[in-house]
Amino acid sequence: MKDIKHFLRQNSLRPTKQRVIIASYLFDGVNKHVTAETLSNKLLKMKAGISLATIYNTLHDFYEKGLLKKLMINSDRIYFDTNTEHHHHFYSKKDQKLIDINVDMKVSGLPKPPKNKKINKIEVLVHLDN
Amino acid sequence: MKDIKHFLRQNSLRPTKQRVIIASYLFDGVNKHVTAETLSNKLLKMKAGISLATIYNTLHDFYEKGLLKKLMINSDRIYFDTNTEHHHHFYSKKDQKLIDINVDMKVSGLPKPPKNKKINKIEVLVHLDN
DNA sequence: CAATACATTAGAATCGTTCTAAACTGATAT
DNA sequence: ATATCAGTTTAGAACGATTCTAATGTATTG
Repeated sequence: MKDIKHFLRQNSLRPTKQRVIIASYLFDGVNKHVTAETLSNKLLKMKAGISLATIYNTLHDFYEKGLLKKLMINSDRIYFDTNTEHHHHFYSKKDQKLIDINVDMKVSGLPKPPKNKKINKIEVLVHLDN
Repeated sequence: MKDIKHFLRQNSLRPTKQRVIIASYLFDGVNKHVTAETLSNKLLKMKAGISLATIYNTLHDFYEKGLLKKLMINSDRIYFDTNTEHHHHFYSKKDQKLIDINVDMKVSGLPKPPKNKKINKIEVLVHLDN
């Protein structure tokens, strides 16, 4: 509790009631993949009614501070990942579920990037049966 | 022209005026990445005013028949790819541009998929500087 | 060439997300 | 403590991509 406030302050984020609740859920030590909607539902279950606008604001604030990663998985909605380390994912479209791949993977045979462009990062998405 | 109508019929698609125009643009031999909006703009420039609803319908019809691939690149809009072979991409967020990677790449070090799941396909997205 | 099943269309509806502007609250200085 | 003020929350409006609706049009079949 004290440490979450401290954690937010360390990241130049005022520890408001709402941000403390959201941060303590997101950063409880278990990596998560959330959308605004799934987070809102989870918070409702925890009896913390936080407006959708605040949820969007907070996810973006955390993202801006590098506390969350944005995932481009699906054109329907934006996914945020609490694991900001470079890593890859399994994705099950059927279950709309993401699973972290935390082992080291290598991609070989990569061609040269186009002129004047540098490779920033390589993202591997492993699609599971439908 | 004759062959495009034939091509559409072969794919159980009635060769309407609009579908012929869109197909002859999309499948002219040069692979393309389009969104409903970029396709609409291109068609307007070609003086072919086709309603947005038809563009969406047609893209989805072509997708259903396996003539287009859907790319999950970005949560803002849906990208369709005329290259339906298994391949990978460079992506420049800054330019909002995709570039095909047609060489063979290998991903090594992949962990086992979760129980009862099979790997369907592996997609590699190479992000270019910002 | 009539019948009909399928397509196209404008505009309305939908849905995720962002914006607005008014009310609120944490930090700071007094 | 308290007033001040910048930063935050919120409901609801607005937005933009996409889908739906239902009326009109057209390719196919007999």
